[in-house]
Amino acid sequence: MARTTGSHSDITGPRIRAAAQDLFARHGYAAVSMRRIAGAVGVQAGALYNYTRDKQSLLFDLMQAHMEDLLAALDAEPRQADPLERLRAFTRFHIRFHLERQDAVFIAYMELRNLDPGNFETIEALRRSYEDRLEAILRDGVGDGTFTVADTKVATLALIGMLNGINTWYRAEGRLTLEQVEQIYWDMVRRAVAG
Amino acid sequence: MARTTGSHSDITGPRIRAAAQDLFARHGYAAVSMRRIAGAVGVQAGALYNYTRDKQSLLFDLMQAHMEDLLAALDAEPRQADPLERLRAFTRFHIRFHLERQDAVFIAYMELRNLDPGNFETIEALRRSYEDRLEAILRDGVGDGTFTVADTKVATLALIGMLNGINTWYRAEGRLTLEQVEQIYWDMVRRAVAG
DNA sequence: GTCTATAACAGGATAGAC
DNA sequence: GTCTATCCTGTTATAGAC
Repeated sequence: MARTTGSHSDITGPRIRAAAQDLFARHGYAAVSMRRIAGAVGVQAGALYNYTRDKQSLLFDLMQAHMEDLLAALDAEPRQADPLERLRAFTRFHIRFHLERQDAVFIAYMELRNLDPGNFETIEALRRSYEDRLEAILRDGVGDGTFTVADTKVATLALIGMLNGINTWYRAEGRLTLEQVEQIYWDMVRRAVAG
Repeated sequence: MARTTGSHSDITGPRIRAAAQDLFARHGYAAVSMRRIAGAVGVQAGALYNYTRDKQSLLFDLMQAHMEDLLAALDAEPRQADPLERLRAFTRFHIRFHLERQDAVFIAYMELRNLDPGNFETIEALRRSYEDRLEAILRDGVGDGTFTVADTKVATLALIGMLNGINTWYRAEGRLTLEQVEQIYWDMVRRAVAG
């Protein structure tokens, strides 16, 4: 739909971010031009610069917002004491959150190398912060004998790698329901670190 | 070192592929120009077209060669009968092969979306073929009671995801030796599918 | 806030000389 | 087989009109 001149500051900004997220996820940051993003929104390329300083900021803002959403949502989960229950809750949370935001997750991983160095450091710090949440669960569980793992840092990365893989193959219309996937992965996570 | 006019067909081809692999892995296919690849090799951009039809073929040939190497190397491994030993051998093979080829592995995963549709199908078929090798091990082990997994296809993808994650963090000069990493991951793989 | 127009430059690929 | 030169297209970002 063609757009004519007018004022839409309150909706154009979000639409630009949504279009950029969709296009970056599908084709990659470097392969998507500002003109193409503008076209998807229905404005001319020059108008984008009312909302973002440049293309790099557009990418960084998407990634930062995603990582901050992730940490905020995790911290908003109910607290529990038992390490096994905390691990179960983390597993379930991770799967759901990531499957609900496939585009943002994909970008946050694939486009790290297209971030300017300072921006890269910011995103990496947020990622480490998320990993630390899981490692704390494992460490507590090792302390009370719930878990047996040789190295909590490596186990953390192994579990996150396993869970992240779901995003590469799961489709809502596929053979398995979300609940079935959660159950299968929880079984494997639990056994992988079992005491 | 500057190059002058001359004939070097037997070494320039491999050098182009090596430079492209390095640059694609570091910056991404879309972000690397033919001029930059040529610069890394020490020739002018036009000379590249004596060795590759176009940029897309350069990417595809790298990915296809990597996947075919992977399958050939796996099939060259000693055969064993016991499912647990076969899974152990697969785990060890996967870790070693992938850590020895970090650039090729990274490209084979990250640049799938930059392949033309026909090329994409070819690479995907090779990838599925590799996954099928692991699934066959799990299925045999479920059959004789060695393993207990609810869904061999999902378990295959979960294990490969877990193992692939190593490439994102392992560094030869880091805290752990390759042998230690292999041991830790084998422990987790074994327990995750234990009967 | 969006438009049109444009500056300034980089991209893939090819032609023809050597 | 490699070079230089070039075609043609596309890129980010900005300027000024409305």
